[in-house]
Amino acid sequence: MPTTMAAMAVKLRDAGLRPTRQRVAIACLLLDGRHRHITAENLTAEINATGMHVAGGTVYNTLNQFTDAGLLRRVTVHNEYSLFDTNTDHHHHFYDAAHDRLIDIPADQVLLSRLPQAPRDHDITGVDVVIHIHKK
Amino acid sequence: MPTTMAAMAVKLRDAGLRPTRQRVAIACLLLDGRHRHITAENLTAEINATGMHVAGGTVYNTLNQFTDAGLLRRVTVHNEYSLFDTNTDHHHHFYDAAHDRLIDIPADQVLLSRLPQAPRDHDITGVDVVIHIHKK
DNA sequence: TTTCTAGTTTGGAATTACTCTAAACAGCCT
DNA sequence: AGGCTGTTTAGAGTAATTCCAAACTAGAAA
Repeated sequence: MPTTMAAMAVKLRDAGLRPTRQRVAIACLLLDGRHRHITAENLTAEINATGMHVAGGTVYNTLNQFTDAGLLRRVTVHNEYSLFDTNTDHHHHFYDAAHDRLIDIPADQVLLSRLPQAPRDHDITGVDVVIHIHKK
Repeated sequence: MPTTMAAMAVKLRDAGLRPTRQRVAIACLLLDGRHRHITAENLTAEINATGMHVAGGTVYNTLNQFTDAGLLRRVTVHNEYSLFDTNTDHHHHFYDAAHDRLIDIPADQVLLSRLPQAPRDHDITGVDVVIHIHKK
């Protein structure tokens, strides 16, 4: 799909990232509009499956750069490894620790009707709601 | 404070933990009713400051055991290292990533007036709200 | 098109937070 | 006191991630 690759190159450039081969390849896998949760390990496996090789460090760099550029969102539910969400819209998560499974919750299904005031001289930059669940 | 030590021994026993010297010492530092956020490193330094030595592994074990016993609460805001909250009551947190600083929010200052239904066959075991803040 | 340069990738070493292990030790019941 | 069992210890081991210096490349300029 050359069109997709070109589109991804544009998307990266718009985000202030030079569209290198590696970044375009990763963008094609992750930024195609589908909502997914990925780990560095996970992504590396997918890249390998396409026959292309990308160094481990580059995978981590790219995930971080995409996140900084707002193309991905980092989700923090545990501290074993990082999870990245290809859905950058405002939404929340269910987290099932027993199966290390993450499920999106559309923003309108959680209503925060009262929020505290941010400490003096601080702005609220984001509200993460993680609902922990467990199989009955 | 012998009374405090004895009280801590009782508290540990009630929690199903054998009150060893190390655990009582850590309990005296952490479970005195004050609300604090600590890390393993942080706690180790405090123990050393008292002149007592506790092995690194024991610090980690103890923090995990206290958490499992409900004496501490693990707070997940990033995945660099674990944070433990001596306040186990239901409440939420501000998190200032720039200074890696955590601030408690009383439960009644956050009103969740709509929650999604848990996935089939699952119960909600907890709701964590983390409000990310940044200095203006 | 070739050249140049700043930004990027690479593989491996380094770091960090944490867990595991086997041997020494200490509660606690009798 | 004796002994069983759970705990602590120091150090080795592990896993995710970052760091590093050398090789490479995208894009601008000649």
